Amino acid sequence: MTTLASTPGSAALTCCGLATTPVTAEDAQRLAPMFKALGDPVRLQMASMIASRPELCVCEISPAFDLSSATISHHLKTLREAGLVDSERRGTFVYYWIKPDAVAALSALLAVE
Amino acid sequence: MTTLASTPGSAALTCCGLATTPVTAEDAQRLAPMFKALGDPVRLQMASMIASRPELCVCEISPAFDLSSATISHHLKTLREAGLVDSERRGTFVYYWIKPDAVAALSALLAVE
DNA sequence: CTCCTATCTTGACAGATGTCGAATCAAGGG
DNA sequence: CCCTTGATTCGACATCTGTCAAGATAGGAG
Repeated sequence: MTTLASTPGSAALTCCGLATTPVTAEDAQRLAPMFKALGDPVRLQMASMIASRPELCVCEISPAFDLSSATISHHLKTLREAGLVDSERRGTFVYYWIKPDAVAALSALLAVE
Repeated sequence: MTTLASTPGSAALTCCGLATTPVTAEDAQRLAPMFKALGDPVRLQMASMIASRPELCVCEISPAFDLSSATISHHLKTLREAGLVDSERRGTFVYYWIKPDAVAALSALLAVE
């Protein structure tokens, strides 16, 4: 698992190591939005919460933050649009899970060999 | 090298793995600004350029971007204030280098075990 | 000292972002 | 059906961000 480029639609996420070969402008353009999504304390914590479980209901995420449900939804949408998480509605509740490929791509970029 | 917390002033940067134990609000508050700094394509490419060499002169960074020197300076300042790079003036030129501890802290957070 | 070059700082501005309240949509339970 | 609860979307607003032109600094070279 965590083999890169295994999920359709998020293939070819990987790149060089940041410290080995400099990233191209195109790679930077493609990868920066993911870092940006993690660049807010609330979203970073959300992403971490989601990543630490197979999946997580919004109803379990919300109470961890002193924010309106609108804001919670907004941040989750940002994470989703960055390609870091995905979600599905099951009955009354909506569940989010991490996309390991995306996290692995960022991890690989930062990896210090 | 790249041993964590070896540089004074940037100690205790590390945290849990994002996927193992969820980060605390405090850790998120502390680490998010670094991700944010990498969340702009220009800065991500700059950071990568700087990281791929022992150090890099601003005069070598500028020509890689179609931006005013004011904007270049601004982005470098952002990276510096995020704790990702450091700089020093030597004569006419200013040199930037990566702070491996900071990158390692982010890498550790994203590491998928 | 004076000029030139490299870099940074300031001021300004359009556009993006984080936040909320209110309205809306989705799914069940009476 | 209507009502309740979970979640998203919409509209609005203050703040932050990326960018540039112009001015300020810092070191050499002459």
